[in-house]
Amino acid sequence: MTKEINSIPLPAVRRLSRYFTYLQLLKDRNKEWVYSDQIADDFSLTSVTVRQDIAHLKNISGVPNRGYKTRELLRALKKNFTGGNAFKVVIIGTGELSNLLIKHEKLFDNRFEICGVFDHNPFNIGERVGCFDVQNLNRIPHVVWDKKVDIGIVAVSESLAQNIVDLLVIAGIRGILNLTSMQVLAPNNVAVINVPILTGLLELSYLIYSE
Amino acid sequence: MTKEINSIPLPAVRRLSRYFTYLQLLKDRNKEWVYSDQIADDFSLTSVTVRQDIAHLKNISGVPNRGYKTRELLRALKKNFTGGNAFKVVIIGTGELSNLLIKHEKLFDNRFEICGVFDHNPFNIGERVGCFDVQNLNRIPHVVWDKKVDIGIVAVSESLAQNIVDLLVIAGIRGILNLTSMQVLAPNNVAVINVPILTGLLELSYLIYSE
DNA sequence: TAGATTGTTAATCGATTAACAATC
DNA sequence: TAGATTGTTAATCGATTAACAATC
Repeated sequence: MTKEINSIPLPAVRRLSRYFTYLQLLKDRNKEWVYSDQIADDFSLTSVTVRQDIAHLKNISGVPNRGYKTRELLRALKKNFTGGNAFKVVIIGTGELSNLLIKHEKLFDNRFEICGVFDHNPFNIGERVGCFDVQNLNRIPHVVWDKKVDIGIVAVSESLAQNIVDLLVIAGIRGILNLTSMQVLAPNNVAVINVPILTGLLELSYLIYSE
Repeated sequence: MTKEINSIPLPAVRRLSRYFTYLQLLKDRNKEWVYSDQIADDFSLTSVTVRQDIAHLKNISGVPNRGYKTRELLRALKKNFTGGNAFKVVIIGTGELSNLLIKHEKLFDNRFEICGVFDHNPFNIGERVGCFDVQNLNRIPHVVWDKKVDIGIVAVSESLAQNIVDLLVIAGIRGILNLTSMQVLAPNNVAVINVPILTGLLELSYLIYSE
């Protein structure tokens, strides 16, 4: 299987992902057009960076002197980032984070569909979280295979994170969203995005302290 | 007031923050020494990057052929990032995220102390979250001033995020940890770290889709 | 048409990596 | 001492920015 090189550089992917929520807000406020200049202002970027980011997307172009159509930019982002599919997702862990995710299931225009919730703790197995019955970790391979799950979201404690990732990798997952503050390793053919929520506090304290 | 330039570049600050949890795990497993090479492996970096990152810290140096003392690296990170103080924090929002934060209060060796929880919804005011009584937003200035609060954590819905930031800025906060997926703006003298948890899913779907 | 914004190529800037000296 | 790793300076690489042409 040949692995195509990602055409969009990661920093641009990050920014483009963030434009999504922003554009949805603009759309909800009935803003039909938006300038690269305004996006830049709101994200503390330059308008060139924004236009370059958008230039990475296929099937979208702006109109000189008018900007970009909010609705079209959103459509292009969705199309370029998900191909129009809804990715199948499983959540590992039953703490506050998994509740958050389940409550936000409809986010990103239903681009993600939760297919199961799993937990390490035998005490939680069978419990109900949202509209899901919490399953044993050993059910992961079956569910991932059976429902063709794409993404595993790791929302467990730091010390378990790598074990869960190993499980997901063996089960044949394509991507992992790691919400713990612990770095995890996966083979090259499995994409990993780390979102270490709590280390943001440390970054911030440095910025404040070094001022 | 003169604003000193941050001496450590932001990418290095990010990585160093992530080393923290990792090093704590090593310490808990009684690993006394660690090579830059091993850190690099575990974070998918090069050992030179790791050594350069560490070189930014004051009062720490490695020993050729032995590596860095885990305990000393941790101590140096704490000292360089927080100056040894515990930063005072308020949390705005009473959803799953604020629960998560309250439960992790002891994280980072008590470097952060929660001083209050606030909410927009009148229905939640007076409710108990962890060991805190939820207060009205209009109490923010008083609490920030009275307890000399450094950091505000924004854990509300996307559409409220900017309003809350404005409130915190007026109250005289020094830094903001924005946990919503919406970009927020603050004046230059207020540090902002954005941790858009859910947009991680979009980044990931691009990586998978573009493969 | 004039003005303003998009799109793109070239230049700059900064972060990462390579090379190598220092050292335990 | 020899070997291995740290620490640092110089080179490279990639992302951002500047300049400007294209266009509505």
